[in-house]
Amino acid sequence: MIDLCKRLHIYFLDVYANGCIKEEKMGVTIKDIAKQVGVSPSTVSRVINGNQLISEETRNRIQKAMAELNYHPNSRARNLANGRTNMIALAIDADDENTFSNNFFNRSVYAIEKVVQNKGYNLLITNDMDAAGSSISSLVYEKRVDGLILPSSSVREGLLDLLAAENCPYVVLGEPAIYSDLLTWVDVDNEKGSRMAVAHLQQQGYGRVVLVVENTTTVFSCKRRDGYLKALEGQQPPEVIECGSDYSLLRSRIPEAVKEKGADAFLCSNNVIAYHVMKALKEKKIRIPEEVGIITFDDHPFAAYMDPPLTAVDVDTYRLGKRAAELLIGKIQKEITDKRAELIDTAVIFRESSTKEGAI
Amino acid sequence: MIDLCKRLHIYFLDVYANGCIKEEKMGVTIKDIAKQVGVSPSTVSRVINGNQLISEETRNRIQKAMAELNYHPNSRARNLANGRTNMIALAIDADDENTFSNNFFNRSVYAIEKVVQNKGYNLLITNDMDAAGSSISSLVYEKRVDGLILPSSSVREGLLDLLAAENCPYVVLGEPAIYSDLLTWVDVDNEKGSRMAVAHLQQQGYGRVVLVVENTTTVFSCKRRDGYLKALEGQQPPEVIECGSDYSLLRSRIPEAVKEKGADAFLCSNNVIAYHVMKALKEKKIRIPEEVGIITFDDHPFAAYMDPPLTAVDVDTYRLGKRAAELLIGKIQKEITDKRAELIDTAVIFRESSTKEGAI
DNA sequence: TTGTAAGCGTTATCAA
DNA sequence: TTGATAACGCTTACAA
Repeated sequence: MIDLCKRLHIYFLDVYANGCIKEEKMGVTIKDIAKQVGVSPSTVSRVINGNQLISEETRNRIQKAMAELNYHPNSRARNLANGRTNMIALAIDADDENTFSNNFFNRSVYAIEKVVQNKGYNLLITNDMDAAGSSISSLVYEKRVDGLILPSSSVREGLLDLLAAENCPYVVLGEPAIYSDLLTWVDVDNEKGSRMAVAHLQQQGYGRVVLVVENTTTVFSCKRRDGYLKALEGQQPPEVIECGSDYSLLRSRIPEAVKEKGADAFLCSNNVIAYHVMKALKEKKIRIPEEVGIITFDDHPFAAYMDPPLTAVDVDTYRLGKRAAELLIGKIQKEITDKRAELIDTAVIFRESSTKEGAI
Repeated sequence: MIDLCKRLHIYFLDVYANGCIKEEKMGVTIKDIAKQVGVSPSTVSRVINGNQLISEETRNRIQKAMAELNYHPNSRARNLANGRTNMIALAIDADDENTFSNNFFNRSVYAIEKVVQNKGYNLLITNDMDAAGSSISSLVYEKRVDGLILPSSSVREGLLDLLAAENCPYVVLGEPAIYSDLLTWVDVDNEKGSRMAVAHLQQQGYGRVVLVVENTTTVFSCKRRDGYLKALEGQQPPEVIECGSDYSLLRSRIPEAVKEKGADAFLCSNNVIAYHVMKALKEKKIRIPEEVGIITFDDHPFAAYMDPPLTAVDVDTYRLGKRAAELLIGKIQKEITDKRAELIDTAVIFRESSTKEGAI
């Protein structure tokens, strides 16, 4: 104990080149525990790592000493010694604060953090846009992480080569536009979501469903369109409105679709589109849901607060994040060695905007 | 080079006690660079760390070799050697996925990540609720992080003692309920926000402003109430409605306030409260904003999509996160040694719900 | 079941 | 301006 106390002073070292100062109170180390108990450091290490080849008695004495001296293994030393970090990184592709705060991000991250923590890992978050991809590569090159969760937008040849060369496990969140048959990824079942939405509207008695999407250039919007087309096969001619990103042309195109094409229901690709569709209809005094029904992708927290409350295709982003994390950890621990592609189920959350007949 | 090539095979080691497998391709190390250039490892280390005591020529040769061999310093070894991790942790107190996805979180995290990355750190996110505080303490005990950003809800005596004992710098996000005069924290200026809101409503011609809050037990809601009271001093008797968390009683209390107390404006503590206030008024055919004005705290992405669009007190959560990160890094690098308390400015975002006279 | 000793890849002290 | 060398605190093959 005297030996230990001697070490409990604070000492200062020089200022680093980068302006940092190193000032660290000496902590209790594995040697202190070993000395205290009268065993060797390797024996202590064995109990830290749950090695079974140890006598019950020694283990108990060591554990008692660790608790008494408030010993905690130094992760920096462990990382170096065993070539791991117990850290996984989630890369985000947010070019502004709003992209960062989309719904997908929130619930998925919550799930990812939970899984990861449960399995003894920590979660690092990096914005891929900040540094044009270099943030991811330096994490890998410098061996700061054991694995990666990447947004599909980060999937590019250069990065994949790097990850392969560095032997870094990863999982893609969202079906990537390229190499999608070679990689492990998890995505929402957008196609099925569209089919469920159309089925729901038809079941409610709407006969002519129009799809409203921003564009059909991304993988997920194509899948949504495909599902829509498939659901309509042999029932009604499809009608897709691509509104671009400013939504202002919905003001005319939505009422037009109702009057000229007999549309009586809209499947909207996101909540803001749904809002603009609703607004355009209200302006023309077209009643929702009596005359026209609306359903939207994504159950945004505010869908329930729209007037009328919006029926939504709920994409289970919690599940999405959970599976991504589980697959990644499976790969890190070599329990999963093949590629995997998983689609997460959707569900319809039924609210007033699509209640043609009677109350919900 | 031959020496280097020899190392480029993959070799397997045993399965670890915890089920992990160690399989690592030997990377290029500082020794390889040293050998290649014909200098000692310490010289290479000096150029890595930007040490100036090095001849221009040697530096160039070393940098060239590092680029050629695609060398990247191993962070695990650096962390051990210099007692740092270049990692800062952000603790969240989310007990469900919804708390996790509040607005505050999103924009603040975006800002924190940006600052941190800029200063050469990485951001770790941990949910304090998952493990009842133990996630934070193990991060600190095991020396995984150089500093912490804590939610005010995590401020408790035990944790503060630990942080002091371990000499771990931290900044609190949100004014803590205890020790607020001893700690470094950053918060939105809630009191000023209320004052601005009242001033705005009065300026618009509303004469009798009512405050609607969930409760007055948290620091931030007290500040909002204090600001409200202060703004009203000598002008009108204050009227505070505490609605609890299910909001259903607003349905009767809001119209009551209008009819019996002559209320003609409501300052709501969040968007959902504002929604319920609006709904209660609409039910009684009380017109917004002609008869009654509404303003809410927090410019939630959907405030603009309410009917009518909601005027909001914008709390600059981007700034909040930015300052928290900057203060923390200042502390880590010993540029800041005293305690600090900072309030972030608010602003009113003017929309229809408070436009008593004329258009916006 | 335990101990010895080498190694993980850097950084830092001290001497040259 | 550079090089030897000893840390940093842990893990693990190998020997006992």
